Amino acid sequence: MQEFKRAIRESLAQHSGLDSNTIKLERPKKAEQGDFAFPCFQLAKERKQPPVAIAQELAAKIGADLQRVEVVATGPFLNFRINRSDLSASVLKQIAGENEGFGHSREGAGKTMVIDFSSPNIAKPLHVGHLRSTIIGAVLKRLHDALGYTTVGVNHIGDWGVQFGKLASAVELWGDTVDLEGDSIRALLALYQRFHEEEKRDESLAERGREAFRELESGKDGSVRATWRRVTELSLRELSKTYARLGVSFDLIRGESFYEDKLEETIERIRASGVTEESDGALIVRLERKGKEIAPALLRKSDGTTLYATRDFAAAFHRWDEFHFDRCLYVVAGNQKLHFEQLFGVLKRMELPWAERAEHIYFGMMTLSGGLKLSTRDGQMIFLDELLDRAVEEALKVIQTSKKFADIPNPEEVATQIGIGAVIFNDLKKERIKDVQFEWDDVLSFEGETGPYLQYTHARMCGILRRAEKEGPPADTAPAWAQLEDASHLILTLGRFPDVVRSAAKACEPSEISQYLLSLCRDLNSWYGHAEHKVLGVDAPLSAARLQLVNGAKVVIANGLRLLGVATPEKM
RNA sequence: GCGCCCGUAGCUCAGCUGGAUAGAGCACCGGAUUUCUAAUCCGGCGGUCACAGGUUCGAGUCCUGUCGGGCGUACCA
Repeated sequence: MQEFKRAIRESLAQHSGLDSNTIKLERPKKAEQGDFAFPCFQLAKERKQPPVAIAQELAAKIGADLQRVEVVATGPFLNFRINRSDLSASVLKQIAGENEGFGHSREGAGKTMVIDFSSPNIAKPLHVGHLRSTIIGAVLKRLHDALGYTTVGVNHIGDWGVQFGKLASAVELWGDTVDLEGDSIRALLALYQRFHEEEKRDESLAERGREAFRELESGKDGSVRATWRRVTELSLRELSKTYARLGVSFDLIRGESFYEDKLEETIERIRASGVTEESDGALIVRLERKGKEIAPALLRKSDGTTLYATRDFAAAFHRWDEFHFDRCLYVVAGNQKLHFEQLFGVLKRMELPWAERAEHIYFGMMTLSGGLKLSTRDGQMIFLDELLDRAVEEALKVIQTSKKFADIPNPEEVATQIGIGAVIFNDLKKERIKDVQFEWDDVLSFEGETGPYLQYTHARMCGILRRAEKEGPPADTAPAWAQLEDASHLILTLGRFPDVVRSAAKACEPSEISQYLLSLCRDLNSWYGHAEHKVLGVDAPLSAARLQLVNGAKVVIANGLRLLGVATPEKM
């Protein structure tokens, strides 16, 4: 399909005087209008001629150039329609040839993307709020992998700070009262909460916590460090189970603690650039936005200790030194915008050439229905594992009540794919900056605009292809490409997939893929729902052509879902 | 107070770097299954694109202001 677009652009450029690279071919609102459109208003202004006249003039000239494309002037618009047979053959042959690779490219070859995502705290359970960074980050990584980038997925674990002194103390005090080895995270959470409770009554506990963290920071390899190490290991073990369920993996799991011995040099590096100053005893960097001063970045507190931001600076420098990235994405909620503005603001004030390469990819907040915030503190929490369990359970119920239950050899496995797919897709459906309200009904709904809807459509295509092996036309039947005219809108959509992948990656917007897949499946189901569009049991060349369409759709849905991290069962 | 983000159908959302008659899902009502999977499809209902100005040949999309909601506002992470 690209070859037709290129030809249209070149001819258009030649006859209009525009640069072929800047010509934007739009998609007409209505399919009947054509495959691509070019509005002539801009040209009309430059040439001081009516757009309708320009459209007519160009239509005649371009029409003479292009044999396989019909060019029609509709008012001020120039509409292009690729010859149906050529369109079908071009798109569907390409998909069949490239298969899993359709949508992939090498355009990012040689470029490195560092993607920081998920980044939970040790010793706290993942709740539904953590889903967003994890899921979105994982999609961004897969998207860039598909485009040939070298990607480095980093999990910047929160494993440092006074709270870990408290936790270590709690483990030392009451560790034997809970099941640390078995249900680690829940046990740690209970200990942490107990510490908070008792701290209110017993002031010595707070001091004990601070003292423990001081020992930790001192680097002394004593009992506190041993406890901290144990807590870290237990937590990571639990976390990795949840990541495995979500199909998410990292290239680098590196806690904040990793930067502990690099904080002094980090502060020195910033101080040496001359941007720092003392204020109320603290070391800060003043920053402004559009000429107005904003909250400064803090490098060191007035008591001499460092803070979270200091470790983020250390991480940024270290990442640059290690990877020399082309882009470094921080997939973190939007409520941290100021923090990243400060982080990047300092890099810019230091005039580091790579400062512009770091980006905060932010997303909306997750709230519970009724506007309640998710937080460990007030107990408003839905554990991620529980959510996944429940989604799988619900999926299993649907499978068991279905008529085709008997045809599914592995219902538990399929229920897992569907339940978890539903949860993931639900998180990727909307534009990422929008806030999401958590509703059980929405997450567990398997009808309408959902992951299972896409999976189901995919499974049906698989079903046809399976059956075609037995009942279909002979393998060497030449497809009657010209007879796919009633599906040309669908074919055009399939041909657009590589553009969608590229655009979603560029904008770091997974919802471009999800929305594309929804609209593709809607069109596909609609086409397929017509009795006259039978794939099998029709004239062999027509059947062969429709099978190519079914295969193309199956491949694109599968490739799209794979990018999103949603499984693609062949039967459901 | 100040800053950032959001505001499209009863609800949840699409609407491509401004372009042709603003589209889906849910809910509600009515249809389709001896059929290549009904987790589907078809039809109906439903809109002053928050409001007011402005820029433009053209604004849901850009600018300004107002209202409403969310988030954030240096020694937490």
